[in-house]
Amino acid sequence: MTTQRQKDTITINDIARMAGVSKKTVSRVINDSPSVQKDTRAQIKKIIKETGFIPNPQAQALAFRRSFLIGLVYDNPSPQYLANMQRGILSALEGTRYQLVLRPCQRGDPDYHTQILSFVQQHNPFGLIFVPSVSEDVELAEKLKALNCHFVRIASVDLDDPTRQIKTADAEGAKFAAHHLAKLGHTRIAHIHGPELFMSTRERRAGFAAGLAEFGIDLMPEMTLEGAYTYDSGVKCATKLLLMKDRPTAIFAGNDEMAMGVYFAARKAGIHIPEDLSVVGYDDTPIVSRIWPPMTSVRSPIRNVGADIAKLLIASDKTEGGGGALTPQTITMDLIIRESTARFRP
Amino acid sequence: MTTQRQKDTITINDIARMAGVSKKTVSRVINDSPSVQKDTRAQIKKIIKETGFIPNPQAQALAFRRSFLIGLVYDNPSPQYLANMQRGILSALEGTRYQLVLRPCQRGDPDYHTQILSFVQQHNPFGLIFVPSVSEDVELAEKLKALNCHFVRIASVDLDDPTRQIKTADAEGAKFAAHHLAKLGHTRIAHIHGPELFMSTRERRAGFAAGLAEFGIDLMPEMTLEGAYTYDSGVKCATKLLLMKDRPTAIFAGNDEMAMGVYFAARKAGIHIPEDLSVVGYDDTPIVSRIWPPMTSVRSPIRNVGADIAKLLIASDKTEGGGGALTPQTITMDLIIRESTARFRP
DNA sequence: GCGCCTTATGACACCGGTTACCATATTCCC
DNA sequence: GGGAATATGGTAACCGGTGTCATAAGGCGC
Repeated sequence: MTTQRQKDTITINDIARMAGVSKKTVSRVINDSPSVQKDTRAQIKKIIKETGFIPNPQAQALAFRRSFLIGLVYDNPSPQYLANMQRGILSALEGTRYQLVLRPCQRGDPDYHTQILSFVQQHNPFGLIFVPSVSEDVELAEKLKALNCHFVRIASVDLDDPTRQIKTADAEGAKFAAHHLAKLGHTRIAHIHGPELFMSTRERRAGFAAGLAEFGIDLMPEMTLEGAYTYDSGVKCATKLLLMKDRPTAIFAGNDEMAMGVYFAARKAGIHIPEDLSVVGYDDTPIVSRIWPPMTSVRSPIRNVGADIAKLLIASDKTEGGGGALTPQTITMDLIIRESTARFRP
Repeated sequence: MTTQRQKDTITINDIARMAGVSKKTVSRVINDSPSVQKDTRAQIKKIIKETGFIPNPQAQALAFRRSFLIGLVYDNPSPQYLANMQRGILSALEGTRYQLVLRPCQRGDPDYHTQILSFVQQHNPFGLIFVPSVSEDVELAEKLKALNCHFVRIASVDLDDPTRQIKTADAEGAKFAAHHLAKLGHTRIAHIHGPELFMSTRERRAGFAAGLAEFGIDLMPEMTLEGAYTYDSGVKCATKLLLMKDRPTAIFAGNDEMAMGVYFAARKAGIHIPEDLSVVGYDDTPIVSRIWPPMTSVRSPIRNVGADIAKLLIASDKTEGGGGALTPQTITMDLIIRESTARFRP
């Protein structure tokens, strides 16, 4: 008849008993409160380390009224983008006590605000990470502020609080693409961009137009078509462009998905890439280097952005709203030149 | 001097007061305990509905010693696979109180067991979902059982507890591929498979060999190469195969990534698909329909599997270990025939 | 009408931490 | 040396739910 008490988890009381102090003192040590004698603190820290004690997250969540969850809020990104983003964030979260939970949403769904807000109210996450295009929703941001919820955002433009965001230099990346095509001698250049709603769309288009303008080239309206950042929309827009009498000799797509659509449309129309048509994508997802011909694309280092944004969020933990030496960051783009672009031959 | 008490969240005490009962009774209603009078229960339910009260997950987690987190444990799947799996799971979790948290791991890392186990011990997730190849780790499963942790698995073979897994008919899918190639008249057929360690690898290879055997065709050892389920390994193996004196006229790759590698190697070698070489992939990731020529591939309905596996896990909630009418499930595969396979021409 | 079993309900301790407040020991100063 | 300021640690209440057990009320057989 042994007392079969499963002493599986070690609690703060155990630590207190071992150190010969009250649990409150242990709590003070855990939370770095002042007013604990130096050697007492050292002693307790030693015991904590030896026993491998970790405070119960649920209990802390209850008492603190905030959990160790970090919500990743995303709208409808490409699988590649999402996977890279997650990897980046997770790498930054490794070794911390934070957990990444997924919060997909449908921007446009009338109660998607409610869904996110109720997640926050119910689960009291430590913070949220917003990726484009939900990151651009100013109204939602305001509501979250009212709830006193930490959040950070990735966006291509400056939002209200630049210390709580990472800016991706989308315009700059598009400008690189423009320069590259202009230098190759192209002048009839088309652009398939994403939905007008997205700021990144407007940034990329503006950057592209500006880049062409530097070479005295106009981005003509009839050569500027709106897609939906999807493969099918890419096919559709490209088909339209390639059927024109004076069809473009180069197409810059707002993302790789649509650029893949351009490949397909060109193939169907019997137009060869890059001999008859140069194509540039955006994002440099792994797939574009595996197709034929390997595609020239603007690389946005998504994974690094993910790691950085997570670090930014975590950093607001210690300072607790104080916002220490956090400087606004901008992520630069590269143009990865492969074999889908070639010199213009009349 | 108003009492500025932020009465932002509504608690079980509020409900109890409104209903004129003790909070314990409310708790009983929430948890569907028996022994609550019918009209009392109805009354309380009505109040709960009206107020929109939702029990605090952290408090419940503390009292129940288990949270509402579901951990998705994965090794190193392709972005496509991961994204589809997540979507499937999330669709099943929508409307429930469960949250999906990501638990990537490195199978092979010496302390990856420890990492997962300590996650379980610290965060007391409701359960875990394992996808291949971690799902095949029998030792880990045993350790989790010792911890009394719910988990479900996706695997291509029967594991110890068939009611806690979804079986993907990998062998069957490979057999379809074999039949298709055999019917097209191919006889010199090669197979690039994944690492020997993975059960899915062995299943697919065995299924493929069996399928060929039905047509009196041998899968020859020198035509059976081991890749790593990566693009680069696909390129490498395919290059080797295509340089053979009697090179194969058809290649079945163990997944789409490697099949993409076959495309590249063929292109480099000046071999045309499908005229000179037929190629079949596995997974039917979206990308294979977007390349040229669109690839024939075995479709595994990953998203549905994700939804099903999540439902399976949630189902073990009510029954609380009892395991009611849960029947083992098998997911069947389809062969999606596109333009990368053609009749053998001598 | 009595005892017994079943059902419905509430009081209270508890999950594992936290904060608010108070009690003591130490130090400092005049 | 006495009194106040300060540093430190303890106690109790609390975060928002749950488990255990006791008790009150109702149904049934005798």
